[in-house]
Amino acid sequence: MATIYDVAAKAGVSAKTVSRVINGEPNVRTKTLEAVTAAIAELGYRPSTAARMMKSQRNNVIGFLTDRIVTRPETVDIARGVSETARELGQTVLFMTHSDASPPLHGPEYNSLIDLNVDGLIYAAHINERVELAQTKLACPTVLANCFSNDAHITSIIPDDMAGGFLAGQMLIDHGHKHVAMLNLDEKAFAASRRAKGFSQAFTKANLPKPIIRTALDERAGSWDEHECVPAVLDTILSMSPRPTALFCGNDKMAMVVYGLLTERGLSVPNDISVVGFDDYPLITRLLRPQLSSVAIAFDEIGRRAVRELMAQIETQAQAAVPTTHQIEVPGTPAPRGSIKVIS
Amino acid sequence: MATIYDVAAKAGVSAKTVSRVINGEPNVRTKTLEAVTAAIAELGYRPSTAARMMKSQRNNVIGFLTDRIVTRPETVDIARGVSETARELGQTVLFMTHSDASPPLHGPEYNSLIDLNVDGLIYAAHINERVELAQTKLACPTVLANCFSNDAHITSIIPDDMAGGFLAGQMLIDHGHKHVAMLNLDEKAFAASRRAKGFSQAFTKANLPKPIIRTALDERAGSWDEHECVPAVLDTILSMSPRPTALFCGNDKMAMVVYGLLTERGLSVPNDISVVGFDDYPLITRLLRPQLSSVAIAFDEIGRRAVRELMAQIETQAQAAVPTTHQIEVPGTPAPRGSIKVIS
DNA sequence: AGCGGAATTGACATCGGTGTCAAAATGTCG
DNA sequence: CGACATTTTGACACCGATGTCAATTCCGCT
Repeated sequence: MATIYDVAAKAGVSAKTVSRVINGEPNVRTKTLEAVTAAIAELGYRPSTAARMMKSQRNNVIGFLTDRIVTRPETVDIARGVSETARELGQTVLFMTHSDASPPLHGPEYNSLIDLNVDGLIYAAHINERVELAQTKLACPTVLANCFSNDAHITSIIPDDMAGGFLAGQMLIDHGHKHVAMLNLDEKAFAASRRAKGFSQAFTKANLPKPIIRTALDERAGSWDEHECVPAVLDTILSMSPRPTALFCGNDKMAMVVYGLLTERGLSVPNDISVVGFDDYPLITRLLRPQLSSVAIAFDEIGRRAVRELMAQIETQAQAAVPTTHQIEVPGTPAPRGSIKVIS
Repeated sequence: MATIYDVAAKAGVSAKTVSRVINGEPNVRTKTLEAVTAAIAELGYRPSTAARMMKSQRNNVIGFLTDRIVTRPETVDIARGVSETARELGQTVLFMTHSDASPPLHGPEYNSLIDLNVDGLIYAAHINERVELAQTKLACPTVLANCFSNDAHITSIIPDDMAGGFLAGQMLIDHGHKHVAMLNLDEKAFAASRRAKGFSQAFTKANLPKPIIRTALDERAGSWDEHECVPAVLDTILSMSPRPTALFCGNDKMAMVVYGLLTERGLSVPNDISVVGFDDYPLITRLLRPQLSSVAIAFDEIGRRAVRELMAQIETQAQAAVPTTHQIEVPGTPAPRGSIKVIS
């Protein structure tokens, strides 16, 4: 691999002058610039990042740590946003999955990243929950994505689940629904309770009766058994009189199961009952028939913001300023589709 | 950040001795070792990777480049396998998504990775297809995952779609099905044609009539419109007499759409007709009712293999030996579930 | 104690860039 | 043309680690 000295020799100038050209510094005569540029092209020269890093003390590398379950669309989308934005900002991303044996910002993976001198770190969780940080002082600037911390000093970017729930409610209200129900996930989960709260608020604000909200599935219990938990709760709700005209499901997966159950019970969506999901997993919302209405959270945007916040933090840290602390909420977008019937 | 010199000063030894301790070199007196270790701990010293890289020319870093669509479960699983195996082998992974403006192993992302002195590179595609490599000589050892190349010198790890199709057929045969049909993806796509071929072979081998195979969806045309393309082909098949007892769908997404269409047509799975998918996306296979039978491809295993092959290649390259070339096929696993009826 | 050989240790150069600062080249103007 | 300002250039040190090789220390043994 050609070095800066090879280029300098070939162009008949000093290494420093080559350095000037590479970095676009002013005060280089046009003729010199051309000679150097030609030499660079001819030798296929690329500056060594290692050597650059050594001087600048900056790596332009940020670490991205996710909890074990990267298969989740949430973390994948965050990763995509991080990856793309990092590229735009000239940063490189070091990905690492965190084994769940150790607390969020500990463990061997965390140390690997620190060892590799990342300038900063993004920790993304697959579920919007509070994470407990054991240590007070972190080894490098850190931003949390899709989770937040008890420590007020740490910036976090989270989805606005409450606003999302509100949007779901608003979608139904806009279609004329007045008497609706929600099949919620575990109420103790932060995200679930916020979605329910927002959903409820939409109706309060519209001077409509509060929706019926029931916990149908405890996702945190670890079982994916929508099929076991949902039917009983669904039947309870369906047997109410008057029967709700719409069901808001805590997430798309549950909505998908509900579709099947409704069909079994001889009810059709949306003629007999409307359904709304949450998350907007394309695999589900677009393939179900009728297509499922949902609320999309822009997880890639969460990733993008996380990178931008992190970079800002890295900059200010370099200037020894106190970083401003935030908890940024990224709003969702309603995606109304065929699963909602208009009620007049 | 403390440097090796700080540690040396504190321990009252030379920098070189500290270097010896860090790298576990022999011939360091116990007492010296203890002093140095203590100093390292006290100062919280971590060697600078930048400086190390500069000398060693080896980073223990491998690059992972995927085509733009990382949202696909395939690439995500590959990424997971890569990430985990790399960790086991003491390597770090640099992830990067490839914009599809440029050919597979070109473009700014590729160059970034090379610039960062990755020891080797894994390129993963979201669909098992041939990739055209513009340049003959690659900048570093490279392994392809879920795609292969016209260039015989490049190792690639791909799913065995033909064997997978065979397994799907075998599952049906094992359940007593003799007269079946396949709704295939675009025949021109490599993976699709292989799946169909394997499927067909299973019946030939069992001395059964060849299955009916129809192209129902051209995924490469870009449209996700299963709803537009599938119904007509499905109806053609359903109206045949005798009606096939089972349908093998080219992937799970199509199978999911087929479920809906069958319900609309008053046919129940599996009593009226059995259905098998391909890919085993948990979001689909586990949530549908009855659960969808499918064929799982161990994409994480593809990632694992890719890392191992790459490391082997990096090693042999260091010894200036000619790397052996492979095309490794990873088999699938049948996942029979409630969607297949036993025919006696 | 004195000696030889092995075990430890350190001085110094080096990797490939960039910052500093002084030297050299160029330009301007009376 | 000469004095002086300004632009352009290069010599050199340095970033933080490690390889080389020579210097030093240690050890057992006569």
